[in-house]
Amino acid sequence: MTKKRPTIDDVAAHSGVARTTVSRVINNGPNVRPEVRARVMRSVAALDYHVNTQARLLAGGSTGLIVLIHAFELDAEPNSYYHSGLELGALRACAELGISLHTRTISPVDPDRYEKISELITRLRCVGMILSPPFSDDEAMVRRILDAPCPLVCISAGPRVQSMTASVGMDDAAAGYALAQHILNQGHRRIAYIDGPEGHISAGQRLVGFRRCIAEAGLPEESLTVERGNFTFRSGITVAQDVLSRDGRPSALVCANDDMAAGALLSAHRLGMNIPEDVAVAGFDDTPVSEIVWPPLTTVHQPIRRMSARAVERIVETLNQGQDALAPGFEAIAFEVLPRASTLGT
Amino acid sequence: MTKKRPTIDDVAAHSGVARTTVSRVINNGPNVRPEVRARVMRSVAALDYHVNTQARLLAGGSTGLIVLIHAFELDAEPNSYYHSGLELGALRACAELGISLHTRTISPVDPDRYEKISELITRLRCVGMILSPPFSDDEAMVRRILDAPCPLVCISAGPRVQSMTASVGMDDAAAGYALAQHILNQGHRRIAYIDGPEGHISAGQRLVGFRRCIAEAGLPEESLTVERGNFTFRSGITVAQDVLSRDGRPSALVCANDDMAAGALLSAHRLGMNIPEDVAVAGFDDTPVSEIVWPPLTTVHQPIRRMSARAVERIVETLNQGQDALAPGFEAIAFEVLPRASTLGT
DNA sequence: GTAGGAATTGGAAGCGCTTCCAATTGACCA
DNA sequence: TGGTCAATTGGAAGCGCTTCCAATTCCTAC
Repeated sequence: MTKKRPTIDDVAAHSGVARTTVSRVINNGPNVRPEVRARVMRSVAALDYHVNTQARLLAGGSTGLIVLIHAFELDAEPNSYYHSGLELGALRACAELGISLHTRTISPVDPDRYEKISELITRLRCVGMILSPPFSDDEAMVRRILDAPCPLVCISAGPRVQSMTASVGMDDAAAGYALAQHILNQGHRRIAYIDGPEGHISAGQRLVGFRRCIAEAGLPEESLTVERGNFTFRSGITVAQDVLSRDGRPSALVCANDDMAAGALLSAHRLGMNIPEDVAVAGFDDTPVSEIVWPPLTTVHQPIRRMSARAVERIVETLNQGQDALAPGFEAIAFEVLPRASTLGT
Repeated sequence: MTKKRPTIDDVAAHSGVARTTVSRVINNGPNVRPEVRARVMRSVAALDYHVNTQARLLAGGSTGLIVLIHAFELDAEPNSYYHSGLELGALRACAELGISLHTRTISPVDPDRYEKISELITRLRCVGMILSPPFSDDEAMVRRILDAPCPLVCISAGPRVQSMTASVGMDDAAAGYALAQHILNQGHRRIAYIDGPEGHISAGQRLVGFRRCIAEAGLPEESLTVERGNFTFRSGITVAQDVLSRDGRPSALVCANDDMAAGALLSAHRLGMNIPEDVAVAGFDDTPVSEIVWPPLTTVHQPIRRMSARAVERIVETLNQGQDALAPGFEAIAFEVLPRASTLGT
């Protein structure tokens, strides 16, 4: 019937060494002569051997469990797309690696949240943890996890946390810069920007990059007006309504996320404006809504799934190297500006 | 430190039987006296024992793998929301059960698709398979999988496939009926309906139910006009544009999915109509877009994640009972009509 | 040369579970 | 009462891997 998958013993026999040695090689352990290592690797390739993760975890006494922590916020950003995207990416990566993921939700205002985290770590005996915003900027939480100790990767961490543990994310400042470039290339010189909620790391960085590009282009300070929204569709509607109906209205309106940009589009329509002729609109994130509006929205693709997948991979890489903590450092995942009709015309 | 999790041997010791017997009990195997079974179960509860899935799969020689098959369609419905929802639901259920999921994409027009399926089954040695539309109505494909033999659950299967294997989904006809009821309750008597692509099972059933409700309400045939769209936002725009600008336009416009309804909303705005005063609009699915439009869209929540989660659970239940095929039969997952401002007014 | 220590390798004991097979028990019939 | 067969129970061998520990080999330094 179906040929059985080769086992570690098959590899051992094929390369004439003991099972132990093969184990050392595939876990890149020490104390193997380079030539033996090479020989074993050749056997692995020849037999198309893949370790059986189930057996590995069982023998190693590991749970092979990674926990992803999301913030549960009663009101705030309707970010289920963001969160499910992260979860899906992480889950796929785990499936690929043969390990498992548990997703937990904790309230960012729960006074017991630190206790809960600690309890989670000891009870679940997970091999690693992933924190999504806004927890990825909660120093006390990070400290707690690191002290457990438990390997930790943060998604879109703030600068302070970036120096404490590994983090992955999109380079928001660069994304802001790139989108500004696109807007300037379209000839706009009076630009309005609707920022996200105060203190939001990514939103802040996007604006920083956006500003820098405009400054570098030599445009005067007053070319850019910045308003504050809160990432919701409704805030996009009201803020844009306001911005677009005052004197000296901008020729381009950029929003810190797609939901607000969708709201801005609506307000522009209501004011009888044509897009992008009367006002160009752009957002960030590339959520599904950006294609289900009219005209299709220019935006910056944020690789949510890749981000969480990398987080999982980095934890596993670290573990495979026998380390029990990740080196601090930010890993940027490539973004992409997607110019669509809302800034391009027909 | 952390107390170790109890093993099967702990349970055996606690209830004074052999490990084998405990194994029989937890796998509800035959040949255990009721009193012994009860005693073991009591020990399981007392020790809070949970089987170690890794060990179970390893010993049982099973891959513990379920494969989810999606159709990859170059053009067609931009249904990534639907597909990721299914995947996420299935992935979560698998995580819960300690098994793994692989997602594969196959083209519905690939002439080799049947071969590929068979090869997948033998190579991956999966313990079960889940088919999403439109494969869930592809009799030949279903036959092929069943003959492998491989346990199979179909998502939103058509009537013929429903008699071949197990399927789960929303009762689309009932959903159509319920939405029609809501529309009629709002007093509408001239209704237009934008159907989905021809041959689409769910779309068809939604309309069937919708029609039935209207007929049962005793409304004349001509109260309902039906047009055909293809599920895309753009088709919603154009068809609605057409419907809303002709004589005797409807007071309510229902679309077979949210994307088309979003398009309809846009066309209504363009024509200077107020919603829902001039025309009420409703959709199906409760995708994220339904809340990121103005006004928020009345829709029917389709429990995508629950559907795939149930599919996974049913496969595992079947396996646990030692059977190797699922009994044919449709399992309906509860839907919910979500009345929002697009039909309710302010 | 040779002792001593480091670097390499192999042996063997499990990890927690299923399952084959043998042993025991019970029930039924002649 | 003895024999037969089915129902129940237990023993033990692995599943494919890691890891502790002992054995072997290879270099040094003296």
